[in-house]
Amino acid sequence: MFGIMEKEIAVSALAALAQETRLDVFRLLVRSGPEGLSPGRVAQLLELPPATLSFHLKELRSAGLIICQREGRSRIYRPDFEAVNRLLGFLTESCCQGIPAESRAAAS
Amino acid sequence: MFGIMEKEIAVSALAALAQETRLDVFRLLVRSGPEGLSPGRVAQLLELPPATLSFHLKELRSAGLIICQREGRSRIYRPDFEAVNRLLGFLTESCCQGIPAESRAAAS
DNA sequence: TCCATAATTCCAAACATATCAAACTATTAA
DNA sequence: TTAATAGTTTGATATGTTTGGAATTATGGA
Repeated sequence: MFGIMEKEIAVSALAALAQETRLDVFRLLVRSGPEGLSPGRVAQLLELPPATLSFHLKELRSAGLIICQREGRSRIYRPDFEAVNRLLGFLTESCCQGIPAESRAAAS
Repeated sequence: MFGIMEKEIAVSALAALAQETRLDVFRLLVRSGPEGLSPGRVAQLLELPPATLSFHLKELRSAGLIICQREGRSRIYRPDFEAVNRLLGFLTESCCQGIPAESRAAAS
């Protein structure tokens, strides 16, 4: 499953998550599960101005980490879980040689 | 083992890896294993000007991803494997709810 | 001491990102 | 239609990052 990610794609996924607001948005979407959330709801929960949120959603989307779908007058954003898994695969493969994981699986 | 990483620390680790040159440097150090490499050798292998490399090593170091040690007139940089593992733990925990891993373990 | 080597720090230019008000687009309802 | 709602795009400003030459620091020989 989950093929290995290209370095270029990994860099853009890392960059997308390497920003506090964006990481907050992404984690919120992850917590909200496959139902996803509308920008309005995200803006409300994280107290972000719409333009700012829209900018960050676009970044996450062009990094391939989230998916968007129209829903009437609104939209629904959801995490792309496979993309995160590919990123984890990339990091595990290319940044962990020597010391493998164990401990990481099934925490919290 | 490997406790869970603070969000702030995760952001700085992600940012450190979210840059192509820096990711190259880091992966090279990972490949070189626990013996590590001197900046001179890294500069040679990746064809980077010393000032540029030094800047990136400093970034990786302040993100806690690599460790430095003097060795005569030279220095040795090594990855901090536990830090990478903490990052992986953070991502697995906070960005993967709903779909767990399997496939990621022991790839390549 | 004086020179060579190894690397870092300084600095300034070039480039990229983040923020958010205001203008815009798309959809639904009256 | 017109108005209201939900989001996005535009654009200006502010802030931060990357780059690499030149100056600097630190160590080890001759």
